[in-house]
Amino acid sequence: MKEQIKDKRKAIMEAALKLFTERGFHGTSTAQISKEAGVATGTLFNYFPTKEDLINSLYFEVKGELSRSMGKEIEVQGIFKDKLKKIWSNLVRWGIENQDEFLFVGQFCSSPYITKFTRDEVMKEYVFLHKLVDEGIREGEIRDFSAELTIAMFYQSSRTVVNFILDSDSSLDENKVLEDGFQIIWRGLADK
Amino acid sequence: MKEQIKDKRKAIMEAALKLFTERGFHGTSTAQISKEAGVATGTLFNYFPTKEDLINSLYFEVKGELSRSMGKEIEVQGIFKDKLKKIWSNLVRWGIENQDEFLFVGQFCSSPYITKFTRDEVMKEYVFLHKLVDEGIREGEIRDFSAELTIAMFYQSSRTVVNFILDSDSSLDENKVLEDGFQIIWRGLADK
DNA sequence: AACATAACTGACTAATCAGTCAATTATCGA
DNA sequence: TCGATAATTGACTGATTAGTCAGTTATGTT
Repeated sequence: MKEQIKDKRKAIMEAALKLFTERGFHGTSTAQISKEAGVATGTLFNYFPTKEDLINSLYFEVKGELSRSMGKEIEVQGIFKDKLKKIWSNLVRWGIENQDEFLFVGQFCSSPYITKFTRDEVMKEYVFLHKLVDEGIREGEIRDFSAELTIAMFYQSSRTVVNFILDSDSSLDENKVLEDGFQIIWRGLADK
Repeated sequence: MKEQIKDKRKAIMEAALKLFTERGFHGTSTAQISKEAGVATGTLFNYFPTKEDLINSLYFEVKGELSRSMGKEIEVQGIFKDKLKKIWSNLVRWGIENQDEFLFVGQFCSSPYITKFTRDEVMKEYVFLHKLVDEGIREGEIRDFSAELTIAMFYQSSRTVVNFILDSDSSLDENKVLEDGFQIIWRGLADK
């Protein structure tokens, strides 16, 4: 059953995501994941040959969602700064609305699990952003630093703001931080 | 023997640091750490009652080194931008020169190990930076965003640059990246 | 209904885990 | 040199680990 398959598989991934962010990768056993997902231990290994396979599948899946969210509602004809701001806001909002996924990505990226291969593989999903940055540099919208450095600073600034919002108490004005955060990175990169 | 004690303790911490960055926290067993350090398994538990204790001690130790490096060679009478640049360069250089420590901190901070208490505790070591930022805002050197957000963006930008340098091939002009990186964060924060 | 196939189960295993502790060794002052 | 104390050892334990597999159940086709 196509439906059934998807259900169990999804249940396992959701359980894993939740537990990984709660207890870390090695801190979570496959038995715990199976239990949380409501399946037998054997079932987990039907879908993912090894635990490492599960972690990597989860990472690719989550990164896919992130990069899809990132590109949403971009006006192709809009001005450069607005496009960049939309992408940046998309990144931040995704992080706030998908805490577990956000934390999981952070954990994975600073863990020894990630290889240069995986990093490069994921970078392919950012072609869109890369092109935009190249365009921005060519058109004199942003300064002529290395595109890779520019992207890294841009992306990490969004993560910093998400972490800042997640860590702070709820009295914080989220929209203010979002505005301020973008201003900082925009003024840093903009050529004017 | 004071010397002996320090030696074994230090050997354990160094071994742990190395293996943690190679294989993660749970991916490294206390037996492996003991072996790498050249001591018996029991000895490890003389110095650190539990594995978690070892991880936390290591974190505080490393963070201490970092915050000490951060403040080095700051000219008290210098102009604000130079002081900030010196701190930023110190952070980046420390990361490049202490890769294992740098990666360990990153791993710890994005792991479920870290509690709000630990984060706050470590923040106390940044009083110096906090004061400087407050001063910068008061004197109109940098813009009036929340000091916490400013510090987070400042600190994370240095980490981004270190990661960028560590990930790239050796042909990269390190000093250029260092200059560019600081320019980005400075222009982002500066009030002019 | 009858069959084939795919999905699922959970008891099981060999390996490994963090942590213990009784025995041993090194270091010290007197 | 002796006796006390502190540091160190590694075999050991009960719990837990990732992963297996023979058997069971559910599903789709004819």
